[in-house]
This record gives sequence, C-alpha cells and structure tokens, in this order.
Amino acid sequence: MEEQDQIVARRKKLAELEALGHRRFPNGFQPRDMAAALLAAHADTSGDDLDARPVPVRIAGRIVGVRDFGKAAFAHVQDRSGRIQVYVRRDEVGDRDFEVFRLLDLGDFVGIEGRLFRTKTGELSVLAARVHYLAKALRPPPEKWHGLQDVELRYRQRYLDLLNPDVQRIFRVRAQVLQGVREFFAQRGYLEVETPMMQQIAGGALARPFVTHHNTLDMDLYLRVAPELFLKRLLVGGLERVFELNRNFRNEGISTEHNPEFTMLEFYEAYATWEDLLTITEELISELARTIVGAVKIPYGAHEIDLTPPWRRVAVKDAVAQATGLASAEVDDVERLRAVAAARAIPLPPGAPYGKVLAEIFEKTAEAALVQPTFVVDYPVEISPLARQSDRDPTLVDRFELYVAGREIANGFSELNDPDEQRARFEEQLRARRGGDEEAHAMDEDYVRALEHGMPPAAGEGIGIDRLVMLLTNSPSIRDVILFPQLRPERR
RNA sequence: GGGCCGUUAGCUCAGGUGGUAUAGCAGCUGCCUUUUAAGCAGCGGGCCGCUGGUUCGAGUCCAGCACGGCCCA
Repeated sequence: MEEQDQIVARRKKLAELEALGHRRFPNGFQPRDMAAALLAAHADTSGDDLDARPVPVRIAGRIVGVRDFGKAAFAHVQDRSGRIQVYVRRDEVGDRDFEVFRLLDLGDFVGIEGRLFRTKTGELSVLAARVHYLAKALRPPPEKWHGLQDVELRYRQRYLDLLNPDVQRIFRVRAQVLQGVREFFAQRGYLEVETPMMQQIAGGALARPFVTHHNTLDMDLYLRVAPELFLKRLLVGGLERVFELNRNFRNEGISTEHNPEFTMLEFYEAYATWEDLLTITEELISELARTIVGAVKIPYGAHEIDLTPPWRRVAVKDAVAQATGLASAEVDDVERLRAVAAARAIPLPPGAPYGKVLAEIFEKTAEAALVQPTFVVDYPVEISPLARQSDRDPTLVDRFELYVAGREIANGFSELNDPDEQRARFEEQLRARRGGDEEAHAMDEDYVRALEHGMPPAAGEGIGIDRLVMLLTNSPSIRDVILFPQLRPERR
C-alpha cells in the first residue's frame, strides 16, 4: 500500500481536476516559447524594461521543482530546451487557476501564459497570468537533487534518467554525430543507402550472428553482423560512393564496450585506397570533435586525447613487439608467439594460423596502451578475408584499424575485388570453420558472382558510432550512449 | 564462464562486534505572496532482492538463487 500512497494522492488530485471541469489528459495547448530561447533573448533585459514593455510568454513543460508559499509559489518548468522559473501568485492568476496549480505535483505537465519579469535575485522568470493543466504524472519523479543513481534503474527506466540534463546532453551529442556524419559524406558525393538487416548469409565480419525465422518462407535468417557485402555489391552496380549508418547485431558477450546491437557507419569509395581512408577518418573524427565538442583535444577519463591530425601509425607486429618485449624476428615466429600466448593465458582457437595468433596477442597485450589515436596497419591476410593483399607483401593486406582510448573505433581496407582470390579466401574460412572457429566467414556465392561482374578498385571502412560517441561524451560505458541497452528481464 | 562488489521506504542513503530499522528528498496536515535543494511545526510510509540454514533471536553470520556493476577470460 505504501508504494501506493503517493500514487493515491496523485490520483486524488487528478480526480479533483476532473471535478473542476478539466479533461483527465487534455490536448491542444500550444506553447509558443521555449525556456532556453527566452533566457537567451532577454539575458540582458532589465526588470524595469520588462515591466515597462511586457514580453508575453506561453510555455509548456514538466514541473521539476516547486517552492510553495501558500498563496504564491515558484516552480521550475522544463521543456526540451531547458528550464525556466515560473512565479504563480493567487492575486495574479485568480482563484480558479490557483486551485489548478495547487493540484499539480512534481512531474506534471503544465502550460503557463504570462509575461517575463525579474525576481528580487535577478532571475529571469515568468509571472503567470494563466495556469493550464496538461498532464498528470501518477508516479513521483526521482530524488530532485541526486536524480536516479541506481545504474540498473537508469538503464531500465531511461525515461526517468533523461530528466537529468547531463544525460540528455549525451544523446544530443549522439544525434549531432549522426547528423554530422551524414553531412560529411553528402558533401563528398556519397549516397546514403539501406541494405538488408535480415540476411540469408551473415557475412561481412567475423562474428556470431543472431538467428531468426521467417514463417511464410519457412526459412532461418540471420540478423546482419555487417552490411559490407551488400554495400560492395552496390559498387559493382555503379553507385561508386555509398555509406550506411545503421544497426549491426552480434551474438557475443555484453560489456562496457559491447552491446548486442550497435550502430556502425560503413562507407565505400570506388578508386580510393586504404591510405585515402586514413585521411578521411582523421578529417571526419577531428571535424566532429571540433564542431560538436568544440575542441580537438578532448578529455577521456584520466586522459586528454589529441585528435589533431595526422595520427600515429604502427604495424601490428611492432605494436606486439613493443607490448611483449619480443624482438621483431621473434614476432615472425608462430611458435614463439604461441609460447607467449600460453605464458599469458591467452586462449587460441584450435589450429589458429599465424595471423590469428598475432591478432589475439595484439588484442590482449597492445590494445589497451593505444590511448592517443593510432592507426594500426599491416594486418595479416588470414584474418582479413575481404581485404586486398598488399603489393609489398602478399602475407599482409592493405588494412588498418583505428584505436583510441585503448579501443577499436574503426576498421578499413582496400577492397578485394578479384573474384577468384575472394573465392579462395572464403574457402580458407570454411576450413577454419570446420576446424572449430565459429566466427569464420561463410561462403557467399552470390557475392563472388557479383565480383565476377567487375567491381571497381575501392576502399571501405566501418566506424563504430557508439564508441565514437563514448569518446566525444567522455562516457566510460557503451550503455551510457545507448538509450535502451540490452539487459536481462526484470524479475519481480 | 571466473573473481570481487552491490541490492534497506517512490528516490538518495545510514545501519562497528547478531538484540524493537536511520535520515534527507518526495508524500500528507497546518503556517507562510520574491523562493533557488525555500523555511517552520506535526504525521504517515519497510517482504531490509528471493529461498533455505545457524541462533533464544538475523538487515547483520552461512549457503544457494535472481538482477546489476566493475575486472578478468
């Protein structure tokens, strides 16, 4: 009953509002002003000027604070732009509207008509002439000073967490990043496209997919792990510059860096090489930081990250050598590497080839130290089945990954457009899969057929948008930048 | 999957060594027409995550489970 007492009180007030002739949940009140715009437009207007030349105001929002004096009260009303103080006096609004105000609680929605004035302390406020009841909150809001602190509640009831302006800010930055990305690529003549999220072959990345089922077709489908193979089909079709900004799904663990569904930017440009991508990446990310955060040196945890181009480049092998203390000749020796892995309890998939061993050791030993933006280059071909082999060294591919704050942010390469080589790579992956590597790539016959029709030389890249937003908002967990992160069901 | 930590009122939190469960915010009743986490006086509100165990007695000790967090794999 005790969770109820506040609800009971609020329902009672709702009934009283009804008794006064109000609809339970009315509609149609049109605000004309926004809190932040009013505060900005009249930041320098004196109280005398506001009294001499009244500025009429009509706002709407949620009541987020009340200081009640009996026959008058101050309240803060929050709309999507911010909050502004409202002063409700019985002798100004009249008995009827004052009664309405008395029946409002924290969390309720209200419309206020009135004019601007300055309080004794100088705060620009709205002197109410009319109070419009707009909607009742039947449940009380979180504690007004601390807000929602319980992380679990923050994620499960994000609508309450969002009452906190700091939390709203993160998702506004996220929206700006999405918009900024679209503008960046539109300016460069890219076409935004949408390719299947439900795929018959989960290709384009080495990851375990989610499975779903189509009833009418009576067929299992996979939620995509990447759009890559479809985007490259579009290069075959002549679109030349395409990008997709959308969700991928990977059936792996959940952590501060992983959510089962996450947002990825992928873009492909005909006639570009992997080295062109480095420049594009530097420009895109530093420009987003400059325009959204307002700086290219940004705080992240205990670090200051300098996004000023150009960024450091390091070969995978050199990064591993540095992190493990091995000599570069030793890094070439797969048996030596296996010994290192064993010594550090780094598990390796059965029959892992040299490149896989190297990559695993890199992940466990070198990654975390890559705090400042770093392009890791010279990836081995075995773990890059879709990338073009390097002309310098056929055991390597023309590929890079970008690391910032110890996390992979981007992955790009010159595209493999030789259909025969692609088929051979797929077959190699099939062998790995049969050997027990669940993440090995599946064969995609249609993709090979598309390549046989001719794909222009090209380069393409994926950028993890969630991790980028983490960086730009100084967020320690991916859940802080995803509105509704995946959680186990609530048990009650 | 493993380790560590957390779960007490709607929310934010106290509760050495086992002995009638704290406070603030929010709520309710009064007073208060320029407050800023308004103030003053009073009142109500608890499956102490769940299940079992130890004990005369468990929020507290033990075990298991659930959910969450961090770290590791």
